Amino acid sequence: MPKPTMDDVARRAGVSRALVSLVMRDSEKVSTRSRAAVLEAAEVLGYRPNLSARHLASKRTRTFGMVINDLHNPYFAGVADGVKAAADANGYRLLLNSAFLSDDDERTALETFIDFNVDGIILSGARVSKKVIEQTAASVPVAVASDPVQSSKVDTVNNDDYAGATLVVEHLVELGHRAIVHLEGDGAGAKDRRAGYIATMERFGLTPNVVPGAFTEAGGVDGTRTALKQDTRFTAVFAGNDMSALGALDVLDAAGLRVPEDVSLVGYDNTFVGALRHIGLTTIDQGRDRIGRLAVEMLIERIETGRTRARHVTTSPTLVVRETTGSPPD
Amino acid sequence: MPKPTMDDVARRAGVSRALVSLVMRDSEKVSTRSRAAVLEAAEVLGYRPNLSARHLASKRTRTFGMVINDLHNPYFAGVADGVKAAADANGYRLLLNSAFLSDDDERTALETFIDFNVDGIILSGARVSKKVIEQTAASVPVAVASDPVQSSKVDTVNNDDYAGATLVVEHLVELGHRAIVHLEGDGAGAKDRRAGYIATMERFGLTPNVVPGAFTEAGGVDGTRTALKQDTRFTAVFAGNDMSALGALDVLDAAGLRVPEDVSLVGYDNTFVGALRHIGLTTIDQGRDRIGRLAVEMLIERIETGRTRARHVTTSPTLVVRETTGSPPD
DNA sequence: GCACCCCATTGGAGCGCTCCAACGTTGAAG
DNA sequence: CTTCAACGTTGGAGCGCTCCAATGGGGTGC
Repeated sequence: MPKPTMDDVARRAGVSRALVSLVMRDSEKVSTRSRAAVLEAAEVLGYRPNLSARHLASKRTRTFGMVINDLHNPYFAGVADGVKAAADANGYRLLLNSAFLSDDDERTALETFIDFNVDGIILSGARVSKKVIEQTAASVPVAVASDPVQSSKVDTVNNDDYAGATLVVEHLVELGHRAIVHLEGDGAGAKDRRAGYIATMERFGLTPNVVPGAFTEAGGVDGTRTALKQDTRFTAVFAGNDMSALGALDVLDAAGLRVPEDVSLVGYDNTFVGALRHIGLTTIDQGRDRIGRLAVEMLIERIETGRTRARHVTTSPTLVVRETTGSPPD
Repeated sequence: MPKPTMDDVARRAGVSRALVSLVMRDSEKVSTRSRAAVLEAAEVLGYRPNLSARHLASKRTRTFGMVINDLHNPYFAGVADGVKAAADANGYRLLLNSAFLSDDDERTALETFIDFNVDGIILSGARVSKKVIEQTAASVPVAVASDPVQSSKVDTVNNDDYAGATLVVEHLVELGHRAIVHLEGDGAGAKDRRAGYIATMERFGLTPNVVPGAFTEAGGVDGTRTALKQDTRFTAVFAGNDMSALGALDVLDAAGLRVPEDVSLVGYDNTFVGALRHIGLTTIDQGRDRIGRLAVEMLIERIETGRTRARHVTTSPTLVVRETTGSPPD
């Protein structure tokens, strides 16, 4: 049995195809009688509008596409939750795709979305170049989440990482720490976290100590080892993100340093891993959900108002205190 | 500048629209000369075929849709990697969606895929009822990964959890354990893991001890507390999955029991969390990647051969030994 | 009772593509 | 030189829908 079409529904309801089309699009200029007849016929036949035909004729899909940088990183799942909620609230459907940690795959994902005629794209943690992003933005509105791309073509939503780093340092200083090391990250946000750390340390008259690293567990391991080899002693570690904090935890353990009795440790991102009781990491919450939500709202506003000038929004971080921070040893 | 269409390309290349269509579809019945002319014209105009129009006319999209149960669970990212690899290898594109832990959203995701005319759907960790799955399978081929749905309408790929549980018990017995508790899970796979555990325990002449729980950290906490309250002592815990193992770890810590010196601990799923050095969980790897790959291959085979009879495939688990298992105390 | 307007409803054109039957060319076979 | 098959190429029909101009059938006002 071939799928029923609009004509089938029209015939069964005793009306024209155009009328069925109006009903399917929730037009208000349809009499209650005909609407009921059409809906009934559609129900009986199990009719579902063919999206391809609809798009071909109308150019709109009421669907957003979201590209997730890395499916394995729990951070993005949180952003996706926000995107989903906002899309739902505004009557848009959502389609996802992953960059699978590859530039090529991310480009393919973007092309697929364009080919499927999505009305807008949310790019979470972009890998591709600014050029590719702008190229994409030429055919469909794009909002970039969690990546401070400076472009006049796309909207962006970012957490205020400078402020987040400030919160971390303030928390540690309040506990009595004065020797605080920062394990620098290597991706989006790393620069601002570093800058916020340095500025706040100086504000308190303390000497910043930045060690290079990466936003991975291995990066945390390397960075902490480097810090331990330095002459300067420290009583607290501010890791670039949660993953590198986990690496730091391991090295501190191995060095016989207890957390937080001997050394306090802070991460960044508030992923569920840090929240595990066995770990209990003090960290910064970026409000992932809110970031996703804002990205969608900007997209919708751009579509509905026809705005072309890019908007850049910043969200505020919050500190989540758990068991890895405490007073420094005497 | 409106998007160029096939007609524009045809005009510029000095050929007919039908010929352009053939070139775009890589037909071999086109002369090298015309092909070059068409490709050149397409390149210059920046032409991209309109998928909606293509689908409307051809009924095929060469795209698969994958529904992921829970974006937050790292297990599914692994399955997605396999799906992606197999889709790539066979020239199919991939579209993702999440069930966002809700039956309704999962249904919406399935409908969206049907509306976008995907050629097949991979359902990873289904939440919806068998009925909904079969309904979906009526309009498009469906393969279910990691969920032992018994249906004659859809293909399934599952890890042999019975065998996985057997591996766990054998490993522990080999180390010298005789009192092994199993924290039962509550989702897909739980039953088989329990059955494998019981059978293997009995094979070694040992008494099974199953404690109810759930596939979450909290489930592991509760289960372990229950086990500690029992009269029977144990020297090893076999948790239903990695998450519940993390909960168990926490309770054992709190009870002053060292892992693995006093109690050995085994998880299931080999998620990256268990792999963190700070945790080092011995666990079972289901071969997530392979599961995803097989699901896609079955889908393709079904599409290309027109097979209608469902196939059910099982993969073999492997044991991953890390630091949470060792010999029991004397 | 006539003119008018408003409303729900309709037929048709067209979105950009695929697919098919049919076409003209070419070259080998007889 | 004719015949025919093979090949590259073409126009047209049609996929299922949206959108628009046009239609007809009441009311309403005078």
